[in-house]
Amino acid sequence: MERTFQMLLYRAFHAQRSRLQPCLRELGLGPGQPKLLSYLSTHGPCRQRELADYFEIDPAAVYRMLDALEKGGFVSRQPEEGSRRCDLFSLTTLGQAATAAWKRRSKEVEELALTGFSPEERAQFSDFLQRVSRNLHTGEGEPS
Amino acid sequence: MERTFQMLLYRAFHAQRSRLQPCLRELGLGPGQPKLLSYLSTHGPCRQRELADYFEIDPAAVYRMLDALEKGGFVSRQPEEGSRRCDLFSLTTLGQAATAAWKRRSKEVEELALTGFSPEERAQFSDFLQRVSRNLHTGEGEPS
DNA sequence: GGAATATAATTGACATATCAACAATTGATA
DNA sequence: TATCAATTGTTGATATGTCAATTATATTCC
Repeated sequence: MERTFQMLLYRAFHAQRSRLQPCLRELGLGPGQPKLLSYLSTHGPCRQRELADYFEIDPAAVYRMLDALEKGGFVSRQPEEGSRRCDLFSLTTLGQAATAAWKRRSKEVEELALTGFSPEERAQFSDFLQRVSRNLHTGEGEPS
Repeated sequence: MERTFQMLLYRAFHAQRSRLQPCLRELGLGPGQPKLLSYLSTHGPCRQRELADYFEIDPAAVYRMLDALEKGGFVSRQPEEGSRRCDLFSLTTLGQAATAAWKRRSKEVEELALTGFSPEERAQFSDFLQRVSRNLHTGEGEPS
């Protein structure tokens, strides 16, 4: 089982996650929260649903993370015009700072991960990963 | 943030995970359990510690998963010769069957994921993933 | 041998993912 | 318009990962 593609992907992902773990504590963030902050930083105020759709995670998970982020002062919610059931979430100043710090650190870890990769290899690697994601999404039914 | 290497890796990993999810329910397994079964199927009886080291996960997680697997009848524990604090875990017949089914399905999903990849591309992709894991492990200290 | 140290397993608390069920609001249709 | 259906958010249960602390056993050193 050691060399299956599944296992290799798991190992790379897991190694990267472990690398970024210390940064989470420094920033006072949970492991799943940075991606929400990053999204909010580039896509402006949005609903919970939008985040759940974009990251393909359960709305319940988004709900709890946003709740924690709001308690921590990283995001704020404001009522949405013409909707009484949805709020819009945005980054606070603290949230923006945390996002910036996170992105900085992510870049460092990315550089470490890709040490020794030529620009062509990096491009090809990105292409591979995107093709895999596409393949897994497009074959919507059972895998033959 | 969409095109960072971190995000691409996350997406590919997440997509694969989601693809394999239905199989978990059919088999009555939790999401982290198949890897333990696979390891046991090829490396024979072993301690909890060995599993935790191999997969680089917390021993506490291994403990709970093995506990669940034992309750489910997938693994059995037997006392180890000359050690009163460690038990050895092995696959039961049910565990072997579940492992075989899991591996079959994993292979299908792997093929789906790598649809359109030439043999050379597959080899290169594996190489990339392994280099990333190595890079992230060898730079043990802070990333520069 | 006995004390200090190290190792393995266990347990508790928390975060985040899953699914299921429910509530409230919005939209669509008869 | 009034009812039914769909959407959004919320909450509970469970699994698995994190870290911290504890217990029991092995090992090392004096």
